[in-house]
Amino acid sequence: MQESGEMYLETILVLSRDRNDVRAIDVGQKMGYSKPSVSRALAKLRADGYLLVDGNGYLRLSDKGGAIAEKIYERHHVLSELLTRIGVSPETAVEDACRIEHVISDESFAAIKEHVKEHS
Amino acid sequence: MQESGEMYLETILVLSRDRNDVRAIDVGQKMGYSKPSVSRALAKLRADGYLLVDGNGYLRLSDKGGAIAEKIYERHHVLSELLTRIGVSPETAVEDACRIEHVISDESFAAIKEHVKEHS
DNA sequence: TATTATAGTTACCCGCGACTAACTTGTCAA
DNA sequence: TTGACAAGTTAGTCGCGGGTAACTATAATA
Repeated sequence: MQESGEMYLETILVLSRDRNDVRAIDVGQKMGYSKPSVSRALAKLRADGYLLVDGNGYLRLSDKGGAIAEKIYERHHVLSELLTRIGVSPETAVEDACRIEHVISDESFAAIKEHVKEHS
Repeated sequence: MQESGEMYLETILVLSRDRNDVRAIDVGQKMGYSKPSVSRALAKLRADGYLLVDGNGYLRLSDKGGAIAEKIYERHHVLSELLTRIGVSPETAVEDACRIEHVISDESFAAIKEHVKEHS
């Protein structure tokens, strides 16, 4: 799983919380990508078993796709919480969390999560 | 400046602290890259004014190249310090610092640096 | 001196992940 | 019924940053 794929899965998860039905076009709009880019990326996610697409083009995360999306989303939440807590502006905190969430190890994230929980 | 270029500059800085003379081959060995990859990357850094190469093939960072290398190296140091402090193993802390150092904003890093200083 | 090893470069290839242009398909309204 | 719009796909391009193979040039050595 590449950083790019994680970002698509996370975006689908977030969109699924607002709207009932999420399509490729919504994902592209949210991420600022063109239709063909989204089409190919989603085709790969589907081929690799992370994503299910029904006959009407509506997207649904598979179990393993959902697990990754939730994992990344939790990282996003905890990291931006940590950054804002030490004085970073909300916009910057979100932007940085969005990049760090894909590159940090499980071990470091667990330590950060614990640290944030202790000091809450 | 891409993440890749920053990594080359940082590596040259670190090598310069040990040995007197640093050549392309040393950079490749340290980073685990092939000679041609290093050759092309360094040629680009030189063309963009980040790196100086003398007649004997010895590398020296320019002012702006050195500034970037120092900046990234400081981030590396502070980030790995932070991670180890909250319980992350030294090896993982260094690996994660190595990735985060390239993607974090100036604002967030300044806040982290301040936080680490306060709690030392 | 001739040979060999080392450093660097050139040429070409690959995967990733964006892009545009153009096509298909399906739906909805004039 | 037809025309237009919206969603998705296919085909082909690009930059980035790795790779190998093969060449050049310089230096050390038999």
